[in-house]
Amino acid sequence: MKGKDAFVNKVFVTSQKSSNFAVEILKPMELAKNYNPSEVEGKWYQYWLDHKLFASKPDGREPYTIVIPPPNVTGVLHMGHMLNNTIQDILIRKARIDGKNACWVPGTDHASIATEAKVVNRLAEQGIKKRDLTREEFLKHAWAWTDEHGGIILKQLRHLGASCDWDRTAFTMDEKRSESVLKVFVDLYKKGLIYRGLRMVNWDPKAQTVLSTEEVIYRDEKSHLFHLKYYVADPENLQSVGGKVSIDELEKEGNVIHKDAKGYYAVVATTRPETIMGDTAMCINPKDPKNQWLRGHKVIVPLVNRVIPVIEDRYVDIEFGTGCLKVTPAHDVNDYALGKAHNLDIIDIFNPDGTLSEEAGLYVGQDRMEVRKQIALDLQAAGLMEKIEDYDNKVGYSERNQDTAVEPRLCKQWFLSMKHFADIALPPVLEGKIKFYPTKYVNTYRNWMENIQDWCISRQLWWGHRIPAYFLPTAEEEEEKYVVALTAEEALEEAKKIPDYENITIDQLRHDEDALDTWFSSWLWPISLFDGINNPGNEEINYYYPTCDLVTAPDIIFFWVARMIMAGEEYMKDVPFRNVYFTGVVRDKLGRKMSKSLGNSPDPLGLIEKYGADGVRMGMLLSAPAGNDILFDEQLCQQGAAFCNKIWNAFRLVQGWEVNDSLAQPEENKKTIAWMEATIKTALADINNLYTRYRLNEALMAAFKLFTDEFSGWYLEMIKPAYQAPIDAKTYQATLNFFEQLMKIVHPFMPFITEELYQHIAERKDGESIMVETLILDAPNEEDARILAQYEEAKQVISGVRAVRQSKNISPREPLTLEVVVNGADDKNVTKCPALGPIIKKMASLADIQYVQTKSDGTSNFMIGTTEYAVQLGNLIDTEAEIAKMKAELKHLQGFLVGVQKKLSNERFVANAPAQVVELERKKQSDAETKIAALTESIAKLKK
RNA sequence: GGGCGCUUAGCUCAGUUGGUUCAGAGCGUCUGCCUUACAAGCAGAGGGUCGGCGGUUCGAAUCCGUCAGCGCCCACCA
Repeated sequence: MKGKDAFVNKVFVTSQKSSNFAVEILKPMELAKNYNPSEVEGKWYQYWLDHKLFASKPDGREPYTIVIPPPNVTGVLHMGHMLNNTIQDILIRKARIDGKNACWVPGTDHASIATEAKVVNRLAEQGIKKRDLTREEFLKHAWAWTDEHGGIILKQLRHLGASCDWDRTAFTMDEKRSESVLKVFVDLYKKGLIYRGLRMVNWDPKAQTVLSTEEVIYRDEKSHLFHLKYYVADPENLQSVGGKVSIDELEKEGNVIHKDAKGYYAVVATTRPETIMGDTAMCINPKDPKNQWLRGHKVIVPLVNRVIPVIEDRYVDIEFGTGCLKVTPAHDVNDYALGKAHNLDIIDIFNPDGTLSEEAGLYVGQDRMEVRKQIALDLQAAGLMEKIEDYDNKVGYSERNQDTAVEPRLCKQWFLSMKHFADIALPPVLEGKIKFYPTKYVNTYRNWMENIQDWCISRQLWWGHRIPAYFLPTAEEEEEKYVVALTAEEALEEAKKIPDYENITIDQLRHDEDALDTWFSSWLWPISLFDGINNPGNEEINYYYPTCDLVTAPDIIFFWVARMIMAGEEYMKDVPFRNVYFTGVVRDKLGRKMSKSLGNSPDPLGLIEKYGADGVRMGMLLSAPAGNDILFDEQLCQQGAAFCNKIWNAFRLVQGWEVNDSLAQPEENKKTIAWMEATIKTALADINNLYTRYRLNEALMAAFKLFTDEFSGWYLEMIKPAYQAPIDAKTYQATLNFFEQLMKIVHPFMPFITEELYQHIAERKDGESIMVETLILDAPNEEDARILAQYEEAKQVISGVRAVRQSKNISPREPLTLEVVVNGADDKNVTKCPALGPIIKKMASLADIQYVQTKSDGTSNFMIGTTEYAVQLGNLIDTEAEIAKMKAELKHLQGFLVGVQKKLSNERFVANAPAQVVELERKKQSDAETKIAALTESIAKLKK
């Protein structure tokens, strides 16, 4: 059984057992005129799942592994995920077609801050406050929420066609991953790489947790620079400063002295007047001539009326404001450093939630942002405000709570020393063991590594991995004591070894309340997914690690990519992946970032419903050159859907042919099949090359053109039998084979339609799938190149005739006669090839091809190379127009010839350029001369 | 303030070490076709002094300098 019979049979077989499918498969002659994705996609996805076609187990094949960048467990699919996961799916499916053992591991991230915030919000809606709950009660709510909303995003990915090995689905807080995280914490602590320290950290007052420096994003903001009056506390001594000089003399020396009815004062410029309650000094630059008069004096903090010293430090920028800086050691990183250097008091005026504390003395309990507005008014009312200027500055916001300004705050946290990790993680990238696409991110990576800061890994959250540290009971003023261990029992053993704690009991140990930064679990992902931390050297980690490609967005290069490389080198002594493909940001077609507030982000599932998953995948990819931002335009999905329809209809054409086994295969079909073979081989080689360079959009475009132009536009039209005439069996079978190969080439991009048609092309057993078929072709050889060139020329002749028709308004079906002007022995012309002549006649609707020394009167002409072709038009010819057209071409050719001759008459060119290049110029010259001669002759003839 | 990248057709982008007949693709545009697979289609056409200026070279979209515009990353000027 072959050809069409196989097809008919297959469809009937399928339709009988398709009762569980949503679709009723149509009878062969009734294939719908248009492709309908919604009738096909769910069916095949279920088929793939039922037959476990996404599953991977270690075997003898080459592994190809991708670990998914785990989306937030309670997240919802957005366009960024669509792009990212489409790319991963393409790579995974391509690996399968190439015969590799492809494994794509899915999972989700617990996303501590974001998820905890969501849970807190939901509880608040129910009137429950987090602080009224115990840790256990809160976690119960959090898990309930996770179970309810978690993993929706993974289900959504199935609509896209994502071929993840779902049985491997992991969660950063599941048992194995949690165990891995704690083990790593303990290990790094024992190695001396984790420490606890009192530092100025970034505090998120809304989430009420500390953040890492990477989690703070700075935004430009229009704000104000407030100029405040700090009156001199001891004006009577002012004139004694720097010797016995008068105010006048001080001013002559360059001092800028402010005075009003209430006395002498310094002006301090600040963007944050609400922090004055924490001021413990004012600082000037010792070299600042404007402020010499303040040396050694004391000033009064406005409103607060605290007397503070004037200190001197070269840190202060003389040019900024008045050169006077207020110093608030508790609430600014630099001020903290100044405070340390000058032994200043530290007054913490904020509560953890960003309201003013008792320490502030004023505005107690009010929010810092409210206080800023109020204190400005109060200062003005009290005459303590010199002026207010507009000012652009940068304000740090929490990456997860983007409406909350981060507050610098002094507190004790856990840190990971990063120097060691930078040392092990930089070389693999610089040496190319890991390749970044695009390469520009190597610079970004290096820059960060070379200026790395220690990583604050503790978070004041409950949703996350609880830090395995246990505090020992200590006296009030005593330094804290703790042990780090996997369990309380182990901690107790450790604690008993400490002098004076031999008799400690487990109840006396206080487990650290804090959780670890989410990224402290994500950085183990490529290892922990294969249980490589808990169970080093197991079969899976040995087989799948290092993974092959990582596909992610560049904004998490530091959060995640860099740290995975660190963990990989530390725990596997090897890189976690070989290639990193950085996707761009998905923007709308106007270039704006997609966001909820702009409402410019389309609903991914809605798009899939509208255009089909294949159409959307193509739409995503068409707009996504590697590494560039994506200007997403829904219209591109339409193009994807149109391509599906094209494939569908090409198949409808082929399956509608009547096959006649006894019919001999025409010579031209045989040749055209050889051409198509060469074309596919060449295109696949090209496409494979594009894949290796991650030029996926170009690979798709190449596949698109291969199918649309070469296969549908040329090949099918060439072998297409006359209306209602049968086709010979050999040509039919070859065509089905091509179709199958083309479906395999297109499959990574468009999995659904290709599977649908693959199942129709020939009889398939239950469980067979295009997904697990391979396509490996030889590289094109010289013979292939020769036949491609031949067909290329034939296509040009056909197009030439068609162009003549178009310009003369002649119907495509009107039979015409083509003359080929041959010079004596020229019998190499394509039209003379026994196979190509008939094809050209068919494709260009020619009645005849004639070989002439001199063309007839009344023809419209064109040239391919140096050969002249003439289409007989009889009295349809417009002599004037024809002459004008040729004259224009002649003029252009003459100009071109002059250029070439100029080059060739340049001695330095002939002497210096490679022989090949000179030779080429000579050929250009002689070709141009030949063409000019032909044109001149034609024009002369027409003018007769 | 440092670092990186970009600027080629109306739009989005290719253009591998400078040289293969006056720079390519997709989309859009224009013209003609409802040709028995597809009008979500077919055929044909038009469209660019490669951001400006200067330099190196026999030869520059490609290399160098400079200016302009755009974008990204890093950084403690209140």
